[in-house]
Amino acid sequence: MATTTASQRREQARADYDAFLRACPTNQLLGRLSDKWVSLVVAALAQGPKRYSDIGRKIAGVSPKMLTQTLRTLERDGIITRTVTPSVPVRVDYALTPLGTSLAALLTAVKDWAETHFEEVRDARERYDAENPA
Amino acid sequence: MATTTASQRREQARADYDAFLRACPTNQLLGRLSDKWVSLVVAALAQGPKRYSDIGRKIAGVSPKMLTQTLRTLERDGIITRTVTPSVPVRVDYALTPLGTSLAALLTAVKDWAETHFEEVRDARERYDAENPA
DNA sequence: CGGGATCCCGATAGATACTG
DNA sequence: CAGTATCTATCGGGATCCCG
Repeated sequence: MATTTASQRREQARADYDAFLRACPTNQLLGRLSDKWVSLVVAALAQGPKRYSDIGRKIAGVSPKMLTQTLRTLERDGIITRTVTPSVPVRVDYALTPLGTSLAALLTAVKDWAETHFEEVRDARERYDAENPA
Repeated sequence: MATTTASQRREQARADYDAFLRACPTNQLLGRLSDKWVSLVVAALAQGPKRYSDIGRKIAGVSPKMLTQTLRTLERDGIITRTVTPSVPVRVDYALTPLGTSLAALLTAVKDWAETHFEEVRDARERYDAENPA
């Protein structure tokens, strides 16, 4: 009894922690931004509304599945709007909402940080790699 | 001939695109932040230097492997420092570098955005889910 | 205490093929 | 044109064991 191993305790801790993280807005947002395609789609639409295949062409390496999936979640979160024009053939336009625009601004802030400090990171890596031979 | 199928073209496109993305600082940073534990570690260390197991306790759901892995990449990128005190038993302290502190500031900006707009996102989701029955 | 090495599993990105 | 459905391969993440 009391075979409370470290992993068991950690498992319990993770359960609590996961619940906490899921409730945390910041973490949810980070999860969104982390999604490989989200930032690219937002960046593409920041230049103006686009059609489905225009986005696909702009991003150039995405499969239809991932593009649709990404667009759906962004639509659900109120980041973009989806407008269907029932012509022949069908025409679907995507555009940023005001919320999406403010997200794009945040993305720009991240971009600025990355560009500002990129050299520091690069130098740090070279130093680290030099000191730690494989 | 000219059996250039859509998937083949996309494959080529992805090769180019991947190279482009890897060279893009912004994307690299997003890749870092996207890492589930990075933001948590940075946040933990933002309150001051900590020992390995202190961080582990603070984060509470992380496995030793992921913690070490996360700390290593952050050290390599010059975000944190690792200080070994060869006492018995060994003591290892981690702390944010100036670069790490500025990253923490960026993280705060993200956090602010998330908290500011969280309700909008929540409302948008509820609306979407109501309009799109499973 | 701090961490490396190894095996394993579930999630998920992506290819392919089909539909309205 | 704008998707959807299915299947598969990959891989991050975790458990476990062991070393300095």
